[in-house]
Amino acid sequence: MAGTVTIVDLARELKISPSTVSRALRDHPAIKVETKVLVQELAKKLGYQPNALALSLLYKKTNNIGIVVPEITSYFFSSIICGIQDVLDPEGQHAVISQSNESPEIEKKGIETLLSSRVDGFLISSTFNTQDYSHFEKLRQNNIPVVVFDRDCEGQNVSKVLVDDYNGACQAVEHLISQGCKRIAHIAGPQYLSIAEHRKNGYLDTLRKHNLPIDTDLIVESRFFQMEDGVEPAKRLLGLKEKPDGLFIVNDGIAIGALSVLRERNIKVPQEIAVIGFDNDPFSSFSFPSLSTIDQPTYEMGMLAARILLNAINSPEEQREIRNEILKPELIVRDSSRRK
Amino acid sequence: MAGTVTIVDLARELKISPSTVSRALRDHPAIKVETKVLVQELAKKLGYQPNALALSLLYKKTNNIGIVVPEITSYFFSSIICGIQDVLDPEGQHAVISQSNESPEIEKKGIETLLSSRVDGFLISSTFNTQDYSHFEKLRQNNIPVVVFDRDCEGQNVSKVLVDDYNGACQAVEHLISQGCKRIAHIAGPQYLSIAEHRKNGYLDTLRKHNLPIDTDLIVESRFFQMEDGVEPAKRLLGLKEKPDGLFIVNDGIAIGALSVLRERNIKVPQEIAVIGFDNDPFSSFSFPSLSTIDQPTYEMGMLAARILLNAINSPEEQREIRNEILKPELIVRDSSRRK
DNA sequence: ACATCAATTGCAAACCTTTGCATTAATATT
DNA sequence: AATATTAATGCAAAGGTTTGCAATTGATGT
Repeated sequence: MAGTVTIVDLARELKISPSTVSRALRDHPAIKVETKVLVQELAKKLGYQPNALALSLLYKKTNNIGIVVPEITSYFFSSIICGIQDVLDPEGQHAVISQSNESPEIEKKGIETLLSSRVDGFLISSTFNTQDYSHFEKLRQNNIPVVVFDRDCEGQNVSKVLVDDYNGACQAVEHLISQGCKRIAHIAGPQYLSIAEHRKNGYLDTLRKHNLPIDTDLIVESRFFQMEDGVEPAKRLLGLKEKPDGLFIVNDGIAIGALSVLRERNIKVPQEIAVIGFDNDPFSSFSFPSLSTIDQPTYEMGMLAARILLNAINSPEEQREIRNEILKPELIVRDSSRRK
Repeated sequence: MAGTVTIVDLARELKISPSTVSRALRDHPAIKVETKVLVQELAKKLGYQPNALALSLLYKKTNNIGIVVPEITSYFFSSIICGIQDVLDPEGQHAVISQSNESPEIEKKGIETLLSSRVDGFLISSTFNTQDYSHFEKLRQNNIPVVVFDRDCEGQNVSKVLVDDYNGACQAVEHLISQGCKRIAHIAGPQYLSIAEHRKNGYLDTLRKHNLPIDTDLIVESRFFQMEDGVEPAKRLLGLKEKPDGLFIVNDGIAIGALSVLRERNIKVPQEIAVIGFDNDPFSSFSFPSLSTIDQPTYEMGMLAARILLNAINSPEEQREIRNEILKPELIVRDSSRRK
């Protein structure tokens, strides 16, 4: 391991006590200037590095933060992580990342091993299958600060940083309606996942608001959130007798998959079907046609979640407040839906 | 912090010594069976969790691995990290991730803070600007195992897991030639980056091999590796009097940007210009037209690098061997280059 | 009844650092 | 010269765990 030279080594070399060395290094006023200089020079010469482990043990603080996400390969989560890291780094905190791959068991186990490795706090975005939150209970018992982001875990009394998915969906559907769409389909995400449910509700309510009929044939659920998961649902919608003229898709990945089907079948986008996604993934502006979407402030979400967590960690337990932040998404209009 | 109940608590409760508790928990043969049962039951009841910090201090081993990458938002690096984690997790090792954002200073600082937080080893993919490897020197001095992946750091005597970029480029250009291209352009990456250089060399050598002229006008360097970085180079190439009929692009991201320019100018791909990228990013099979590319075994690269590192960590210092692995990339033909 | 032995358990040091309190040495005060 | 004061340093405990060695206990053998 690194930094084999310890305070005791310095002390022995200078024939003084370790406590004096410690104080000299931390510039304690009770230490004679000459001693300080002596110690600090030797420390530099020998490349002394304080043993973070010993400090962690002493202060009961590891400066490690556990990040639990479904996956890191999507731009969505990786950019959240960027936001988190950009807050953690300057504070000398380290990001320890655990992926659940959308498996509740792996998520649970990941949290447990992070817990036993003594992280100071957790930033969690749950699996969309997670129903049982007993592992959260354990964190509360141990008084470990937790901030949940993006994916809500209902009923859990923890700080949350979420995006107003309902509102985003409303914006998306309003936009399609404004472009003249009368028969708007929706490729929805797995419905046990709250964000997917909220987006669907936004879709439904906006149709209702405009007195458009709700046709359950026009709502198709996707398996996951990858591009290939858009293919089947798109084919299903195109197989309908009465085709849709607008399509709101739960995320950009699936939308890209769906677009490929529309292209294949020579359906003109946006003339025949106007399409809008959700997430503002980088590739959405380079797809063909470029994809209208709802931008989520992922980077900001990561930063905010991290700030709230650090705040909780640095506050005495009794005065930690539960915070509940909802960020606003933003409509981005591109070629896939622009008819005018 | 978690697990407030310690071995000493158990000992006090049972009126025995901490050492006995410790041994009972680890099933030491010298401990009476009844004592073991007593201890283990109480431990379970009170939810005892060994303090990983104390163990780390004792064994000089944190079970943390430092991962240093330029960025995590690209599929390329994030899928490497997946491979790494899938090896680390079962071994009870944790991934601590540091991003350099292609800045050598941040990289250096990241390595230093990871070092002082006592990670057991490093998995590093350097910034493409990194020239000064003095921070590597420090790791060697401290006898910390390092495995470098994807991006070579020439001259450094460390284990490496790289991809045969030269070979991949040769495959790509051979393929374009086989499709009848005579005038093949190359959008290259920043040339101080070894992988970009190797890919360019593969391009050049393959042209030479087939007695095709080398025209420096046909070689344009991109700024970074993002989609938008493909726009300028593509425009430059299309501005030439004699346009290329084939285009080999240093990575898929840039290729997507370039494709958008070709589309805009109504250039038929692959008929007028056949295009091939590099990386096999997931969106490349959903772009329009779908993008031919060179697949890199990113997940495998991550796994292999992690395995080599764990191996080194678990070996006595004197018998750690330097390993040098070169993985083979694979040609994937899609619509952007398929003429026959 | 005494020595020997095995079976259990406990002590203390080690890993490294910080910090309240005690100690020492040196100076200032009367 | 004796006492009070200040400056500088050291001691020891604490944080949680492991482990070599010593100590205790009870039993066995003669």
